[in-house]
Amino acid sequence: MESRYDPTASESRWQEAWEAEGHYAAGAGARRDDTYVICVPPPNVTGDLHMGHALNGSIQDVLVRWHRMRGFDTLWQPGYDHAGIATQNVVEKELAKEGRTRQDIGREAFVDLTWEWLEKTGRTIMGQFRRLGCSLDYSRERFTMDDDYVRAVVTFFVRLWDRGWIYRANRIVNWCPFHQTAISDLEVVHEEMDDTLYTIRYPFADGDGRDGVSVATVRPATILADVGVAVHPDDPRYREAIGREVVVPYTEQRVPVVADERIDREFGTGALKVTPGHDPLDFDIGRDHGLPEPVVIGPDGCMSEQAADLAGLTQEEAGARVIGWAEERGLVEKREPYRHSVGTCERCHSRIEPLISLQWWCARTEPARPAIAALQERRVRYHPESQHRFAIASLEEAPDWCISRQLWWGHQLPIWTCPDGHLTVTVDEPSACAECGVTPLERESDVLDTWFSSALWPYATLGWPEETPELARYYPGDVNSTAREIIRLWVNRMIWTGLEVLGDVPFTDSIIHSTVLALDGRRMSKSLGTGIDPMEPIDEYGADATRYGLLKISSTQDVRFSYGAIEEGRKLAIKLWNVARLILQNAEDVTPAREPRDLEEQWILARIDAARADVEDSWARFDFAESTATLYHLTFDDFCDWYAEAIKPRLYDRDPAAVATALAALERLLALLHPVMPHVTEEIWSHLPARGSRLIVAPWPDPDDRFAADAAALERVQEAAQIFRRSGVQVELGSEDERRIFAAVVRPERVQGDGNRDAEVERLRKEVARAEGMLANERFVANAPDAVVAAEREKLERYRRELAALDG
RNA sequence: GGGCGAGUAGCUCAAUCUGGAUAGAGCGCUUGUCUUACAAACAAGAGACUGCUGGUUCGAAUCCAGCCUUGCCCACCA
Repeated sequence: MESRYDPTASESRWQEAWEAEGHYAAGAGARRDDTYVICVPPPNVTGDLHMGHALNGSIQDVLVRWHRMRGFDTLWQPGYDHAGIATQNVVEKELAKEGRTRQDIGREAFVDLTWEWLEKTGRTIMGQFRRLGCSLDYSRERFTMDDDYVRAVVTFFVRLWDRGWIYRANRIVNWCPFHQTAISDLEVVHEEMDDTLYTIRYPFADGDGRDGVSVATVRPATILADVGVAVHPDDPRYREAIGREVVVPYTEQRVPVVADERIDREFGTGALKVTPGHDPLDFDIGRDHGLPEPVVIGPDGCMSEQAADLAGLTQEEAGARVIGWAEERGLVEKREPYRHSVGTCERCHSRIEPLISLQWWCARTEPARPAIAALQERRVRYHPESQHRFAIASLEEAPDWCISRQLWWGHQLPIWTCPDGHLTVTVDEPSACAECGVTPLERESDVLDTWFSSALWPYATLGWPEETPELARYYPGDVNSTAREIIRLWVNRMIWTGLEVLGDVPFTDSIIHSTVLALDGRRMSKSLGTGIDPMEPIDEYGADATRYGLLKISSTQDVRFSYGAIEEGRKLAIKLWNVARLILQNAEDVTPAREPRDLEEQWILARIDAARADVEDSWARFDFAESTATLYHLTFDDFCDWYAEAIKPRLYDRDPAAVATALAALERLLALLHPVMPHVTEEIWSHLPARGSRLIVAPWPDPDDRFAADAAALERVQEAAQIFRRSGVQVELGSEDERRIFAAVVRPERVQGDGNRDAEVERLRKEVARAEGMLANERFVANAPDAVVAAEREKLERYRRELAALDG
């Protein structure tokens, strides 16, 4: 073994070996019939690994490696999402560099170009997952645009259609004027923006022009589509106005004043101009009051033909005209700077235009019902529990889902229209209209929301709708792990579609992992410049250290990235390497001889077994931070600082008994650490004598309570060591074992204690007094649990004993 | 505006659900030690009104109430 551990070379060597030897493949090394299945959340095909992926990859890999070692038939499914709007956005930007648009080259060429682009620059993340040591079954990589995946999506769509859950409706949607498509509420991000809030008077139609209802607006251009003014029914200011008509500025249309309880009396003037075509609230109010729904803004965000003489202007220009017109007539009462949050497209950050358009929708109430039941009955459990409640609430409140997008990159809707307007919805392209037999048919040009196809991920990757052996074996799966923000977009949808299609939930546990924040506590984001590329720490500290560090800090909802945690991981890897060298250097040519017998040998085996139980318990609860602490202290404190020091003299003597136990203990230690730090443990494993197999498929240690160690005896030695080091006084030890360990670890002949006996005596006297005080408190003795009182008594005795040794 | 977190040593975090033992680690700091695995180490040490104010209790970092600070997610206040 090299004297220094070099993670970089070692890690890539093992990553290649594991994959080449087939250990990542589903079922590799399975020693039992149970399956254990996790699907990686398919990352965007154009994306790079970010810190959230790295944490999530670490979490999933711990679970997968652990179960593989336990003998499960393990499948960790990799793959990519075609990410409709995100990918199209990237390719359109590339085109824009050449001064071209997608319209210039046409749909077919654009889709071809996108495939080419992905060929060149896409699909990088799986390589980065490999570099993190993630044991995904890369041979099974799937893509949501694979032919058979497309077939699954279309089949699912037809199924929902047959269920009557898909329909077309003219409704207000979020419209991105850059991408020229509808997007869902969940794809809209709100950003603070500065605007001007105008207060404008709408005069009564039957008045003298001085009297009217004043409204506030930040978008004066939408005045052209005003069809009414709404006030709260109980607002005394407007009691007289309800039912009268007012005149809309510029258009000079007479529109009614209506009463609606959704109006916030506190805001602005307490009166709302109703623009159903361009505002979601106004849309609802308009429908309920039977108002018309004119649309004056076009798909490009500029004024449309319906804006009459303002057609073709930008909204700013049109707004200025309208304000100018109103100003000349003395209708503008106020203009004030106004900062508010505005919806923008999450991809291009264009200001979202709410507008009415004809879109395809998926009903939500009916499909969600079985999923809500499954969550309430805890057939699926979100972790942590707070997210479980959130997930249920989200399903209960979900509005219908706008599934159509006016994009080119994606799954085209399997809907064909005949010249008579009949719709044919089938999986395979129909030759003629199903209703009247007429041709030609025209296929719906819209594509599906990206998340429509991601919702099928757990079973479409297994070959559904075909009844494949994989589907039968690996569905339902076990665990899903992902970020908080896609609970509604993705996780909930997998649950309800799984129940719909296969009658069973796709997994039983849904982990919502921490959000990794930047060092300053803000969100990691490219635009803020706060992002840290996980490949940096992987290259600098190693994948094992990075995995360890991310898991260590993953305990709370939001967590700051920390180089310190990763350095701790590096230290642990180095420590393991060195202690393995100590043992192996002295193990050559030694034939292991007997069962562990001595105190320190039984003690370390008992400690390792206790850590095994703790780690299993932590992982069963998906508490990965806790497990890193257990493993760190087992390695440093117990294994290295006590056990290894205690057996050193006999290792130097090449005592076959000591060597045998040391090797056995080291093997168990490596096995426990392998899921967290796979590379360094496999590297050391490869140096162990008589090791045919790989650690990655070695059996996870069974419970081992054969050696009930006298833990109290070891603790006596540890106390004696501390007293000696502080005071220079040797406390008398009872057994030969205790004296031997003390001599080996402390080496009193070489190390002089600090000799501060007085300070030590003082400290012990204070402890004695404190313990005596507590035990003298009758109410404490009466009320506290017996174990607490007993522990206090024990402590008091120990302090008195130690005090006697020092004083004596 | 709604939901969910966080506030403990100079820094990053444990312990809080289920009240109890000297509030633990790592980094940093001080002191000593190159000891045939490791100075990327070992040993000893300093360092904490556990955000604030009350309450419950023999006992509160932990439970209750209120307040302050801060983060994330969600949201149609024109």
